[in-house]
Amino acid sequence: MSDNHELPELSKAEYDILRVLWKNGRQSVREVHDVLQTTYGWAYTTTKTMMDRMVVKGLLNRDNFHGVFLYNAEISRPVGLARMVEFFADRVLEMDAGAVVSLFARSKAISPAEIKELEKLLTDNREGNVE
Amino acid sequence: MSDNHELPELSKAEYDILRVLWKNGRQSVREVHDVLQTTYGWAYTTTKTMMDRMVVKGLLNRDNFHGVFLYNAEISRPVGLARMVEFFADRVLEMDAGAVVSLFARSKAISPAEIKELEKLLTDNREGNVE
DNA sequence: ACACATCTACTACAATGTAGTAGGTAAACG
DNA sequence: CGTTTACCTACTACATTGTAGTAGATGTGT
Repeated sequence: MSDNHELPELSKAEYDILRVLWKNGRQSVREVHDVLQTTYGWAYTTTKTMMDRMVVKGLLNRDNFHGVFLYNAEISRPVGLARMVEFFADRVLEMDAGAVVSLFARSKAISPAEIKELEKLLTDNREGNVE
Repeated sequence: MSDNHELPELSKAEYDILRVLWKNGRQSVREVHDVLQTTYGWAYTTTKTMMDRMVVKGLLNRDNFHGVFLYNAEISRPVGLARMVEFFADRVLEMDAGAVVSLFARSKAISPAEIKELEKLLTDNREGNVE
């Protein structure tokens, strides 16, 4: 009970960017941008700004690949999911997060291993961090 | 198919303020503030600023009751829930919103009538607003 | 060498999150 | 009653996030 990594606050936009990276792995701004184009009507530079700021915050990392930057998620999907689930279960559904996690079982979008980790994160966070 | 009220974007903080008003009805900033104190560490003026800006945006209304302003939600709970559920179902759970709504059945925090309305809103929004 | 498409960094402005300051009023108190 | 205390309210301010434009660097075709 000490190195509680403090689940990071994630805005919806940030979460959506992470989602693309979690799904398709290391990518350029252009690639991420094209995917998000349908959801957000963002200009290319908006996606760029978002992603660069996320690098500064430690949510993403990037490295120069032959002249272009490729970005990748610095936090795992279960960590990202945890924050979302926590808020949603607690304040929208107003029920225990467990019930929500069980819903994931029916979603093919998440693996059993990820569910396991998510469950652990939610438990740890509840215990180590009463605040 | 025309007066689609465009479910309003709600930040988590805004949603939490609405939650207090949905639950306890018309209240002063002080009352709302005290409830949120446990969740957010906000200063009183922060809660005040938030609520006043929400009045300007049409999310809340307020009226002077013997020298103090009492605030109330301008949008119904199902409308507020709809946005949250939509995002969560679609992008976090990556499954149909219906599955999530079914979870509400198990939550005593929401009435059957509200669930009905929520379902309707989600359907309408999906149809009327493909965007 | 030049034009065009991209990339990148930098700057900017609106909305949201967060909060301080100042002025008004009512209860409290001697 | 005049002052202090405790709120209230409006107004201002600064950081972060959402959104995007501009300009310089660089690659690529011709």
